[in-house]
Amino acid sequence: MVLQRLQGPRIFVESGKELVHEDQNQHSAYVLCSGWAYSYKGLRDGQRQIIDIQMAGDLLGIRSLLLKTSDQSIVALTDVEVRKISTERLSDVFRSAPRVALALLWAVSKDEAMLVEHLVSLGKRDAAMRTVHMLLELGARAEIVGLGTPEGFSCPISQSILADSLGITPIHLNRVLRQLRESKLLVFKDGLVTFIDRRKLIELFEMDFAYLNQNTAAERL
Amino acid sequence: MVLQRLQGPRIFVESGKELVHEDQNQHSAYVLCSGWAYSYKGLRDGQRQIIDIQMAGDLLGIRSLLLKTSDQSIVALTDVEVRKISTERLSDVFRSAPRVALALLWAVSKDEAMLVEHLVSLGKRDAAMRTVHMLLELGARAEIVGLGTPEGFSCPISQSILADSLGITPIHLNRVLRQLRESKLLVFKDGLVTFIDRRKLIELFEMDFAYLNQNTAAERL
DNA sequence: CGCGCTCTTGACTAGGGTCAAGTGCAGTGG
DNA sequence: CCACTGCACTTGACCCTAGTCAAGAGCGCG
Repeated sequence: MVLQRLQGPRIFVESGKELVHEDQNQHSAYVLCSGWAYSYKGLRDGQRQIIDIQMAGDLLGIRSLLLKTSDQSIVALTDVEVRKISTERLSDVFRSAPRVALALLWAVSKDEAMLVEHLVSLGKRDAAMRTVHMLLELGARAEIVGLGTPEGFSCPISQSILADSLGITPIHLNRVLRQLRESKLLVFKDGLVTFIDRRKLIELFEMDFAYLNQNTAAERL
Repeated sequence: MVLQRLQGPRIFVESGKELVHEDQNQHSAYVLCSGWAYSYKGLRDGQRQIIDIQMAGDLLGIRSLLLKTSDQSIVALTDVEVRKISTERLSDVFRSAPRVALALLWAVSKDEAMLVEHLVSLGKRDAAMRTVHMLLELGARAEIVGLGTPEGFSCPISQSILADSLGITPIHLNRVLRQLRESKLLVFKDGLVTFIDRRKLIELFEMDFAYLNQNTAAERL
């Protein structure tokens, strides 16, 4: 834990509350200690696209740390515990602790790799592929931080939030989930994802999770 | 130009050649001095999703600089001139020149901001909106580096490449372009994009390009 | 008990994909 | 100079995935 000096005190945020709002240009980043959160971008017509979904160990808001326009909101999906990363004297820290700089750069890069994968999903995969990919990825990440097993994981996401992340309507997502359930591939019910036939899911959807590294950002830092 | 010491000699790459291939795990980044390039991810079924399109002044491959799995390819769209950024002794450089670390982090963040915008397009906008958004963004970026005016810019991209970037088929892109042409909004012909009614385009598609900063990455570094 | 969630399902519609054919070059070779 | 090939672009006809509209079910909560 190289980054101790950057971290502020624990902060608790209730489920549903916004940690960061689109318009505010106070740039703060957080380490997510427990719970789930998501970040999204709103469109003027009231729609929103969810950018990514984070769980314990992930960094929140690094993306817009250095940018003038922090145009994303971050919302707690469950009750959440975070620690603020003070960014005021980032250049001081970089000077005195170059390894922190490296770790931060690495964290941002990994974040971006996931974004790219998400982009490919939205661009080239159909609704079922996207859904399976997303759920398997979340499962793999949950497993890495000890929140899941190869058989499944607890997933506190509503269908409409998942749909907003996948770029499809909640209604269509529901249909897709039904098909997956009826084909005995996976079940998503009561906030619990169960992979019935994981092998088949992976080969059917040609998944590759090499971009998920075994280290979490928090461990690195 | 803080980053002089990181830059290698000029390299010239012909149009169509790959600078970086998906599988190679030699992680190199480049500054694009002149010409256009794009990076993409291939799927096993032969499809590809284009991640982003770069022009002079942009950084190529920073995304995967620190990652084990550099799973994207980078291809020259035109004849291209690049300078390699040596990444071997990145941590040495960070130690002796903290400002470089800051600049790199900033560059990656900006890269990611564009990715997010692209993600939103694929998730929530229809084909026409995506197309207009992409072309206006490319135009704005071209203008920043002196390659275009508010009236238009030279855009050496084939329709099929643009389509792969927008997540639609070339055929449908063609239809969309026809509509835009017939509505006297913009024309894309012979590698030249002309905005006929820029004001209308922007308001029609509710565009906001705040995330495009006036500084190019190369200038920063 | 009733309100407001999320989830579910059906019927219909439309945006965009697929298939297929054709045009207009630039390059090459006879 | 004129086929011949290949590539980027066009366009039309048809079809399917996913969106829209509408209604209902199950459930936690004041």
